[in-house]
Amino acid sequence: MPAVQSLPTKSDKSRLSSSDWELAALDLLAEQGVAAVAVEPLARRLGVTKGSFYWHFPSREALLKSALEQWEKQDQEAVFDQIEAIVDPRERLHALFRRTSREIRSHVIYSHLLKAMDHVVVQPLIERVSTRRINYLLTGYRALGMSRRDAMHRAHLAYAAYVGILQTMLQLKTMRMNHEEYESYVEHVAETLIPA
Amino acid sequence: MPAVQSLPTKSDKSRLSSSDWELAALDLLAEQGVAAVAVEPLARRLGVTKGSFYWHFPSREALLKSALEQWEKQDQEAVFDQIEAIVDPRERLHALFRRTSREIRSHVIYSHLLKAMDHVVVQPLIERVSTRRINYLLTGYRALGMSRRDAMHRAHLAYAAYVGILQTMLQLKTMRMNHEEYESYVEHVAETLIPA
DNA sequence: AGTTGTCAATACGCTACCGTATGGTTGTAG
DNA sequence: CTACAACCATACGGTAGCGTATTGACAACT
Repeated sequence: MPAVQSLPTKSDKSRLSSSDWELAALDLLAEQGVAAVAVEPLARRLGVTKGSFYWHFPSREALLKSALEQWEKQDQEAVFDQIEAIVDPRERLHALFRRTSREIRSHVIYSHLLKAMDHVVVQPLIERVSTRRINYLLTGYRALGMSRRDAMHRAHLAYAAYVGILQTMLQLKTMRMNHEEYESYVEHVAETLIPA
Repeated sequence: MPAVQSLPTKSDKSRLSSSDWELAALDLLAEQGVAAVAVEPLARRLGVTKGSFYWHFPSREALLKSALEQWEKQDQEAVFDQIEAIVDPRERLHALFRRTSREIRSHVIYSHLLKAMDHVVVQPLIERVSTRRINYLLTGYRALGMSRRDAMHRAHLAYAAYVGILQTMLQLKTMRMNHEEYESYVEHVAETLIPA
């Protein structure tokens, strides 16, 4: 009978690198959350045994850390680097809202990370990312002429809204929208959170 | 030597009811999240063994379900029933925001539930609660004269902000505020999300 | 005092995971 | 073509939890 090997997600080039493990980890993370990133399931998915894993990484946590650092880099480039060019502050904020609303995979992962904020590896990461994003928003609002205090509050609010939209949108049937509804919703959010 | 029994949270009346288990479950849930609501840890905390548990409940899931139904009831009364009396719609929304910002334990639990939305027992509950709350907001915004479309969007936004504030506020050092900062933040949120 | 119902302890088997130890395979450089 | 390093399999021991089966303790009736 033919080989029963059919599941492996990645191309079966018969030898794996630590990067392969990281990518697979991010896949699993996006699909099922932090807790699902476990050594043995991952090995099964890659068509090997954990004997392989522990050659590349000293522990599960080490993998998680590496994988998340990967994600952090990619995510950085994905949104922020692309709108730095825009000079008009209102336009830049608006572009930020819009672009953010389109990123899919990266935000699915972020959503899962938010749900695992108590985890030792996840917590400092989220702390870093949040700080960056809030500061980015803060700068934007200050550039619009808001007071330090108001800009800070608004940045926190916008960030909270972002987090909340992620959590609800991705999982609540109640909030499922079709494409055009969603577009107009994003517009509404932008108009509400960016002062006239 | 004296007895080593020192940990039990609840009063040691030497026999437990299923209600005791539910309360203890909610305590643990509030402290450490859904995953931590496990039979054996719970038994340890109550100073008994799981032999007791399986007399009261057929399974862990059954306990979770009962406990959450408890919570749902209490939560219902805690906020919504208290502001139904207010007639002016703007005042009512404002009161909703303010009251919500003061509830502690119930929201800590809700926050943990949001993080476990994929769980079979949690999901339908969150679905119910979310629907109720969004509809409540929707009604409020409609009463303020907003169009159906705008009111819907604003309700979703307000709810998302609520969810996001929970998640971030409770866990991010970045967002820790002292009391007066927090108060003024809540005011900012209300002013931003309740139209003039 | 004996019976019954309620609650609890003990002991067990099962699953899923982490991490280690050890030896086997394979690619590739000399 | 051989030697070494890189990679992987197998087998093992350990932890933590779920759920079951059986027996024990005790209180309330009768």
